[in-house]
Amino acid sequence: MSASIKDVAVHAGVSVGTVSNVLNHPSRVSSKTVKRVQKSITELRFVRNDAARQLRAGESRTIALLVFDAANPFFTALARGAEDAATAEGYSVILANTSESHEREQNYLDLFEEQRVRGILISPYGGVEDRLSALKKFGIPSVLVDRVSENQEFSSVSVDDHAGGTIAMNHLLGLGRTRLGFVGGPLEIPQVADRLRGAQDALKLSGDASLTVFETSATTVLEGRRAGERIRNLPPAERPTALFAANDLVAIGLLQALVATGSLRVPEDIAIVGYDDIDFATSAIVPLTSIRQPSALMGETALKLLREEALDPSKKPRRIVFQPELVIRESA
Amino acid sequence: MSASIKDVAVHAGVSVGTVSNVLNHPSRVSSKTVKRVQKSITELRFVRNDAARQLRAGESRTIALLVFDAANPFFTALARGAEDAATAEGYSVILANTSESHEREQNYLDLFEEQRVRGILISPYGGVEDRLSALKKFGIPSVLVDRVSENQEFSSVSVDDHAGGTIAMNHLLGLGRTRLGFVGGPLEIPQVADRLRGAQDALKLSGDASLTVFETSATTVLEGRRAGERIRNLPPAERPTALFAANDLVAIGLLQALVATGSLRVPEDIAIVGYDDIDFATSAIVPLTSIRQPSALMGETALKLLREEALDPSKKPRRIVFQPELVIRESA
DNA sequence: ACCTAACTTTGAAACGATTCAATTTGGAAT
DNA sequence: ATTCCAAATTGAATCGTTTCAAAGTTAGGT
Repeated sequence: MSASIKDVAVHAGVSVGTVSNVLNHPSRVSSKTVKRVQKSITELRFVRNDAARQLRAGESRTIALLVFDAANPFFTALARGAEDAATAEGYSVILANTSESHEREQNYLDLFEEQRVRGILISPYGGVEDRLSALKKFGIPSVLVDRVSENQEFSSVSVDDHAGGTIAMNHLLGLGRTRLGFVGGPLEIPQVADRLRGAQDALKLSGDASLTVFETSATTVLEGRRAGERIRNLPPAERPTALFAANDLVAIGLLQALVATGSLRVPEDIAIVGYDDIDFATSAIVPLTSIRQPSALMGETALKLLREEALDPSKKPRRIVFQPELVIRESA
Repeated sequence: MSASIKDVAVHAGVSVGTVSNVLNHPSRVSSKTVKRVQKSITELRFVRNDAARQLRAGESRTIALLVFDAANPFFTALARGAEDAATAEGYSVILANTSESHEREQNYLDLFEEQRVRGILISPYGGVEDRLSALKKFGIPSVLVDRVSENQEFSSVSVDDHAGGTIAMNHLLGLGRTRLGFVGGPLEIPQVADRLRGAQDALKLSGDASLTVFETSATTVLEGRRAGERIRNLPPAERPTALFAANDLVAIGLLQALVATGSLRVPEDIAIVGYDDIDFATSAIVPLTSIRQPSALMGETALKLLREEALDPSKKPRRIVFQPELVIRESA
């Protein structure tokens, strides 16, 4: 169906080795021959077979990025950063979406292993370090994104979520609110747990404020809206006067349930702080106060770490932690 | 570094052919042997080498989805639909982002060709039909997404953008607005052009209304905001009283520039209709009236068409057109 | 003319799977 | 015990590259 390197060799009147050299090490070939071979390549519409190349060369030029919610603008921004950095180095990134499912996460890791990808950038959903550890022995390095390695075995690029939680909470406390709520989940997700802990620790230092946790089953707009409905229906005396959402999607869901229905005013009745500072935060129904993370930079950095690791597998893992930043708008 | 099928064969005391059969046609192998081989597979941690498999078998199980703006929630929803359908059929989808660049679009097509992907789902940015046509001859089918084929050569899944434009415009005209504006671009993007044409055609049928086009260089929040600033600075007598945005991202940008600054009221001073009905439309600063497209269903359908095409390359291309739907909220 | 060193080119081996014609095995039927 | 057939197993050939030792070519110095 398609021309092989052999066909090109015959057409150009050289050996297959020479054609391969034209493709991979043109300096080893006389310029006259290079031209002739290239002419044959275009005439026969030859396209390198990546499978064969990878089989023989033993290494692929593809990097996998596995995130648990590709619809979250935070991750698309991060992906963009990683992609740009990869392109610059001659790699290509394929993006896969776990959709908050352990099974899919495992399936994709299987696939990447079979494909012998050059490395994996992963924002883990489940406990995958054992699996990644096996992959590493197998020759496939990983870098954790938006999360640190539990056992220090992997390089990681993350944001200090504990600090982020503390900043958010201090801001709300600074507004004089004392009946506080945290909305997000599942709490097994470390990012969520850390943000909550940061919030709780901030609370301890301040006098008499209380924090109720409204756990959700996912950090999505829909789940945020559901939680918002629960909160809206609480008796006013029990209802929190300030909410810290695990991310902006949840915060937007809260806004939908609380404000769009006209039942409560934000920030007057309830102040809300989100997390991630996605593009849509500015244009939310009430512009969202949020905790900013340098998403694109994180993706870029993760890719750099992965490349280091790929070059020298014995390299000690590095842990890079960015600091989050409070962006004040109108919701709190 | 890793065990091959040969190592497994030796370990289990069978031939490589048998191991391959255990992997691909277990029914041909006695159950006793299957068990023994599987034991060896786990013990040696054997993982199939996809490159070798693909080289010999000649076909991959990967489908590529190429979109020009992966950050647009419309495309992530579409991707989700395609992914689910693919997983159900044992394929995996890799997602690549053109980032509104002709060069990247070409580069990714090159990559997919080298990788001999099973098929391509593409929402084209530039003129790529010639290229796709070559790929088809080469054995790689494509399905156009959110756009129809100019020369009927490819199957496509799209929405009637012309009708969408007409619906949007009729709604604005129905509100009694006569100084209308269209915001979006570049106009070379067929989706944008069709929506505009639909709007213009609606206008013709109505009496004395005018439509000004505010072209942008991309359909993003940022470009929408820039356009909004231009519009805000127009003398009130020239300023449109209703805007139709090429998509919701642009509409959200407009809201940022017009409302968030407090300079104008939506819909009182300017009514706005968006396009796509993304999740964030509900929770925009003014909940957005928009034209809904069945994004996930489109992805799912596109994948089905692709599979048909892959099974029978001589099949006549099918063109599936969904009808858009007006969702009225507060912005118009 | 001859030797050397540098540059080019060659072609067979290898990568790890799948395929398939050929061979072996195990039972059932005689 | 012999024959036969289906089921199970074998192993060499193959896919399209890259690699690399070996062979061939060229040009410069004597």
